Amino acid sequence: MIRRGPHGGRDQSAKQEGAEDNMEEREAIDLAADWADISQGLRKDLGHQLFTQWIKPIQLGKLDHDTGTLDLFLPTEFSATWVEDRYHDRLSLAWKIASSDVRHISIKVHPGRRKIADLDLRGQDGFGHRAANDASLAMESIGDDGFTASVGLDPSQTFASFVTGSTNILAKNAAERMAKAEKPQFSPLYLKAATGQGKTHLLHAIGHSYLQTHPRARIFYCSAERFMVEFVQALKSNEMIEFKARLRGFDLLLVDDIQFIIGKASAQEELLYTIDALLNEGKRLVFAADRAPQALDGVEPRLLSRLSMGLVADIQPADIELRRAILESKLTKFAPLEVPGDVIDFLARTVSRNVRELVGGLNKLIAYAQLTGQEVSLQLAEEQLTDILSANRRRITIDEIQRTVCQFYRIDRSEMSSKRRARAVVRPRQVAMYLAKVLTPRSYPEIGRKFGGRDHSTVIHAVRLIEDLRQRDADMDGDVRSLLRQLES
DNA sequence: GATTCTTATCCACAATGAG
DNA sequence: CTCATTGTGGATAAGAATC
Repeated sequence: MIRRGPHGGRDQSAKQEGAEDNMEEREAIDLAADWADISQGLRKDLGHQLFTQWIKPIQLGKLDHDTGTLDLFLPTEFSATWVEDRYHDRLSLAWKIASSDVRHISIKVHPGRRKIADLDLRGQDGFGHRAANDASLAMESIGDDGFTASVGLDPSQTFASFVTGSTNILAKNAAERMAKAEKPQFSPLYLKAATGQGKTHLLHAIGHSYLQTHPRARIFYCSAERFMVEFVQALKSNEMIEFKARLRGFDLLLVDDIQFIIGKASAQEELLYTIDALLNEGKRLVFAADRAPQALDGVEPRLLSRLSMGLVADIQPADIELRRAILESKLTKFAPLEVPGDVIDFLARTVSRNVRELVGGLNKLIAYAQLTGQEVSLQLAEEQLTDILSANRRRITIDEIQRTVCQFYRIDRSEMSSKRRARAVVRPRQVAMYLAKVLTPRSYPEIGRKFGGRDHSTVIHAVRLIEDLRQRDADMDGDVRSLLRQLES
C-alpha cells in the first residue's frame, strides 16, 4: 500500500545529493505510481462518470519538499474550482496515506493553459475554499501574534456574507454573540448541521469577527481531522508537552467536524483536558459537527457532557426562501450578469440538499454560459445540471406516495392493497401506481408488490391508463399535477 | 334483480438487457 | 448463460350500467 522510494529523508539529502536529476526522475515515477493507486481507488468510489470528468484530467505537479505541498493541475479554472470544492479533502487524505512526504495538496489550473479572466469565480463567492478547512496554517502560525491571514480563516466567510433565513438565524445569532460579547454567556457553542449548510462558514465568521474586536487574540481553527494529524505527529516526535501548552494558549478555539474524532481515545482525552483548561479561564470554544453530541457514539461520556454543556445550536437545512436568498446574494457578485428569475427559482427549488451544491450549480451555469456565449436560461440549466439535479431529487418512497394519494382522495390507506375494484378506490390506486412509476426508480414488479402483491402487468396497465386519462381528462390531469406538486416539495 | 358491458386483474410467455 | 425487467395478448371475474 504505502509506496516508499529509496530516498526517505529527502529534505536533507536532496540538496546535497550529487545526482539530483536522477532523484527528481525517481520521485516523479514514485508520485505517478502513487497517483495511479489513488486514482484507482477514486474510480471505484466515485463511479465512472464523475471520475472521467474530474479526476482523470488531473495532472501531477511537483512536490515541494520544504512545505510538503503537492501541486495538482486541472485544465480549466472551473474544473479546478470544482475539484477543489468537492474532492480536496478526499485527495488530501488519500495522498497523506499513500506518501508521507505529501503533507498538503494544492489544486491549481494548469499553468500551460490560459486562465480565462471572466471565469475567475473564486475568491468572491466562497466557492472553492475548502482548502481553508484544512487550516494547515493554523499550527504554523502559533508563534506569531495571531495575524489574521495566517490563521487559516477564509476571508470571504464572514457574518456579512452569511445569508440568514428562518432555518439558520438561531445559529447565526448564537455565533455572533460568541464572537462579540465581552464575556461568553455560554461555552462551548456547539453547531450542528448537515454537510453544506454553513457551519464551517459560521466558524470562520466567528474567527473574523472576534479578531476585529480583539486584534491580538490568538485563534485556533482546524478540523478535528487536522487536530488528529497534529496530535499524532506531536505524539510521535515527543512534543506532547509543547503541543498541550500551545493548545491552551488560545483565546478562541474553533474545531470543525468533530465527528471525525470518534474512536480515537487518546486524542479525545487530550481534547477533553484542553476544553476543561480553556473553559476554566473563560475562553471561548466553538465546535461544529454533522450530528448532535449525543449521537457521537464512540466518544466518551465526559467529553460528550463538555460538548453539550454550553449551547447546542442546530442549523436546519436551508428552506426554499433561504436558498433563493443565497442565490440572489451570490448573484450581486456578478453584477452586470443577467440571470433570469425562473432560473434562480428553478435552482432554489430543485437543489435542496447542500448550499455548496446550490452555489456550485449557479457557478457552473454562469461559467458554461460564458464559455459558449449562450444566455443563461432555464433550458440551459436543465441541460447542464443533470448530475446535480439527479443527486438532489429527493428520494420519494412508494409509501409516501400511497399516503399522499389516500389523503388526497380521502380513502383508507388499506385500499392501496385491498382486492376491491370499486371505481372510487381503483382510480386512486392506479394514480398511486402511476406516480410510483414516474417518481421512483422502482420496477413494475416491485410496485405491484407494494400494492397488495399485484401482478406487474396490472401496474403497466394502470400507468398507461392514467397517462391516457391525463391527456383526455382535465380533472384527472389537475389531480395528478397537484399530487406531483405535493410530493415534490 | 337480472342483464350486458367495461375493465382490473392475473397468467403465460416473448423480448430485452444487465451482470 | 442466468436472472430480472418490460411488454403483449388472452382469460376471467368484479364492478358499472342498463333494463
